[in-house]
Amino acid sequence: MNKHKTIIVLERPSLEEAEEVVRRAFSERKSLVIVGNCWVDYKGRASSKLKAGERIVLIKEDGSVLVHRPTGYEPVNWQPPGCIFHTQVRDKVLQIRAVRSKPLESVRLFFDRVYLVSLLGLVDAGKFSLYASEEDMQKAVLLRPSLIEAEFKPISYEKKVEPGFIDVYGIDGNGKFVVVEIKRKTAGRDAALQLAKYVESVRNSVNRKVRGILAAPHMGKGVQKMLATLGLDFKPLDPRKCAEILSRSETRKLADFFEQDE
Amino acid sequence: MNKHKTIIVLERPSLEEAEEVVRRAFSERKSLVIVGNCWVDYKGRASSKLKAGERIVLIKEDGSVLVHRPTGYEPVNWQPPGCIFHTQVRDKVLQIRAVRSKPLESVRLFFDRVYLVSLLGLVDAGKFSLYASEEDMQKAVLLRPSLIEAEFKPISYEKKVEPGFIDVYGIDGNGKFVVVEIKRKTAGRDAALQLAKYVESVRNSVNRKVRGILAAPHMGKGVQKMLATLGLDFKPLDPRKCAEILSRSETRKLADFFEQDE
DNA sequence: GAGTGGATTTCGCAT
DNA sequence: ATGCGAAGTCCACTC
Repeated sequence: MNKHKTIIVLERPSLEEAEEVVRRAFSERKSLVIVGNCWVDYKGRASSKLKAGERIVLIKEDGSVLVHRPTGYEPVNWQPPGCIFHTQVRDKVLQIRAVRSKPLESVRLFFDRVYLVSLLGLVDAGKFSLYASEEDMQKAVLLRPSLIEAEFKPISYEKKVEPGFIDVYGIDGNGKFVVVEIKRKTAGRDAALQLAKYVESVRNSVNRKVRGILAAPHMGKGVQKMLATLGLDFKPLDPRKCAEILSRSETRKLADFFEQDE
Repeated sequence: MNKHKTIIVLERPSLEEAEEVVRRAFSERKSLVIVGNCWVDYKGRASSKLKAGERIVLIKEDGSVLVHRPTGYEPVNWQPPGCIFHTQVRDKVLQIRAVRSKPLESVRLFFDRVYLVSLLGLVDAGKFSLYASEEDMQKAVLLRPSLIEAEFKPISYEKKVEPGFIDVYGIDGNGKFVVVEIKRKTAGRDAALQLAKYVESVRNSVNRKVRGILAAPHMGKGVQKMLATLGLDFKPLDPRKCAEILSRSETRKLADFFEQDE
């Protein structure tokens, strides 16, 4: 099964040998890794020229292209999925052209030396799950205010006050205003202090009781005592649960909420 | 020279063999391509888990990491440059951990099968240039006059006056004539002086207020002061944005697009 | 299909 | 170092 996996690896192939592998990858919709000395022309939304150098090129089975230099996170040239390819060897240069429409763009690769070419029939069904970031947790709270407290009703989010932006601003079951500060991980004393500043700022501008709630997975050292001193509350908030809520929620509801608040 | 280039390619190595290559790549600061069945954990600004599947992993000499699935432009997991690596084989699993600080983030790769591992000492000094020509920028301004100013209306381009040709000539929201001088890169004092001459020339031939606008990505040293003295304006103009505008417009011709390499 | 907003955005340039 | 804006951003989702 796996020992019969379709893999071709050629080290220092001739350009013609490399071309054959490249053609086969295109016709069989397989992935491709090419390492060699190349230069690249791009025309489309903008234009670019990349002079010769040794790079790693990925061409994926969905028709995406990535030209990677030996440094940097981003590809120096690329093409998003859905490209149509054309390849040929001419004048001792292996040319690969990847064209997509909408927008009409073309990337041309020119290899005069290929160090490695590999055709790979990869199977990848592994699920990817991203846990909540702080922003995600904020959305989760807006979607399900009971995460903070029963009867809690959000009024706004990212509300501007003098010291900065309040993550979530709302009102509790007793009609008191509530300032919620969300932390994705353990909330430290700085978070408590920041919350205190927001609360103070709101108190100075409204004629009503104002509470402050720090919502985070955990409290850091000494935070509990600090909150008690400042008269603030803490609410445990599980990022995974937030992620779950977000993934389960219909995006419609979220959009509606945001629109209504704007 | 190049025939002695440092390249190691192992097809279906044992995990121990793969680990040795990986270690060597780290110690020698070389690039690395690993293809195999793997799963990935990420913790940092957010958290993620990627279940097992066959992927292509790039680890570059600057300490960046890219985990690519067989489809999609973007890496499913990654780490920007500057990582510190640690690797080991334990329980028949090759582990690679890439950690960076600021922000503190960690990506852990687990391979139970390696189809291909390659160590690559790549040399890439080829210059990359992205451009929109001055002509393109001029077309873009004609296509979208608001690039210069709201209410700006072009009347003509390459208009002949005594000192030369005016890039774009038009009229602003207040009925004043406008002379636009476009530069593809940083505009120097010479550009400002040239613009001043054009403006003066136009003033001598029309009975109306005439403004001068220098449009370029940036101003060179002392240009701002010079413009102020001459009573001219500056408008930042992004070549890339111009190129984008052009490519989105339908004025571009296919023949132009598929034009052979110069 | 076009438009809008988010991203583990990354990257570069300004302060 | 930090912060702001751009990107051939890409990508997912709404209209």
